[in-house]
Amino acid sequence: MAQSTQAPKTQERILSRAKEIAQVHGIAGVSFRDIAAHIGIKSASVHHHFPSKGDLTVALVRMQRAETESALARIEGEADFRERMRSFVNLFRTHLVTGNRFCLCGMMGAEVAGLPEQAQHELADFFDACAGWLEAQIAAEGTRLRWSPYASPAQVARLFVASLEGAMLIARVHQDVAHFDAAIGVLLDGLSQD
Amino acid sequence: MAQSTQAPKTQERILSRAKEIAQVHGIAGVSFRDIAAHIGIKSASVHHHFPSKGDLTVALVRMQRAETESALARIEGEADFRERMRSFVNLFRTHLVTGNRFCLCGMMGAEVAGLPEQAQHELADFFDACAGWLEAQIAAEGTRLRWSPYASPAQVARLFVASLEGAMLIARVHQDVAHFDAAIGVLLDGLSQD
DNA sequence: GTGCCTACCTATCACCAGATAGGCAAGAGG
DNA sequence: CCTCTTGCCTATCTGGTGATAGGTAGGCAC
Repeated sequence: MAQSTQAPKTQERILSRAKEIAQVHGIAGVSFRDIAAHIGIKSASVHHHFPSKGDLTVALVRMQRAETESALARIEGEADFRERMRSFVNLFRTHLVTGNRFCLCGMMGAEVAGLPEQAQHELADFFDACAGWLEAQIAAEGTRLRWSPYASPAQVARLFVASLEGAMLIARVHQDVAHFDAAIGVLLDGLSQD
Repeated sequence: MAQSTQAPKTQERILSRAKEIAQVHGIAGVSFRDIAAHIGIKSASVHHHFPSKGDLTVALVRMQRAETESALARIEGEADFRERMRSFVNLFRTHLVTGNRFCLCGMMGAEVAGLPEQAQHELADFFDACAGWLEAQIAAEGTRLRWSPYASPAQVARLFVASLEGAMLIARVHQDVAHFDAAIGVLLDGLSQD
């Protein structure tokens, strides 16, 4: 039971620090030495928990996926459709207003060419999960949305997720959430009922 | 006049290689040695043209901005609005179908935290230029577009640019342009006249 | 010819990255 | 008591990075 007292704490702290750096500087900007120094151990000890950087990378995406999926499940409990949409958007918006970070998966998406194959797959799953969840929410609204006559729920969901990532990226360049809100606001309005 | 025969060619080849790598692996993935080896000179000679990596980075954004602005000016000559929109989209789509690359500025946007300040400004200008151009095109269509009652040309333009970047990012993860086309197709349809 | 500029070279720094080998202390379970 | 595992350590390796100093060859201007 020693494992469940101290050991996991270290793993979590490693992942937490790695995520923080990755959201700002990318996976390439994450270093074992920085992580080690930040949590008070040595870089060799980080290798003990995550033998290679690839392992750390995969663990990072997995963690993000798990977090997001549980968040989506929680949001699904909210009654009002527009409220759910707003909560969904806030899942991403939060990163911007907390140290001008990027979505972890968005950042790793940019770096995708250098990632381990498994991380690439998990990353694709992440975006599919987001779009899939969104599609289900939209589909449940039937034909009441402004988009309904023109595009399928699946299409709108994909556009939505893409817009979120792109709007975050651009808002980060401008260091101004207003750019994010302006772009996504249009989308949210478009999802309103006529 | 020796300058205009050989010298600029080398600079262009440096920038060309740097851009190619940056679009796939990011600025962090660009190395002076790789550039040098690829064009058949030594890394110290690359430093001769671009003293520091920051200089190279800034030059890269500047080049991209210039290219894009001249492309936009060219597209502006096309008569049909929807054709112009399609050409605009193709400006970005091209990167995907040519080696699954990302938009240079999109990639640098992800890495923005580590860029020289000047590069950050130029990057912001790039996105402003794209959105500004698009806004003008949309505004010129008056109230004939499906969006017109619901959002201003400026808002739609920002959403459009954000969607392009995000859709490229996600399509790259899936290694499938169809993801890009699906998302952006909705947007293009939305810009059609009722 | 002399001086200067440009483009490139060789040779080398200092630094930081990921990764590995081997050891040490603590706790668990036989 | 003994052994095995876990978590962390020290010490070190290899390789790649940006960057610099100083040299050389060619062309152009005076």
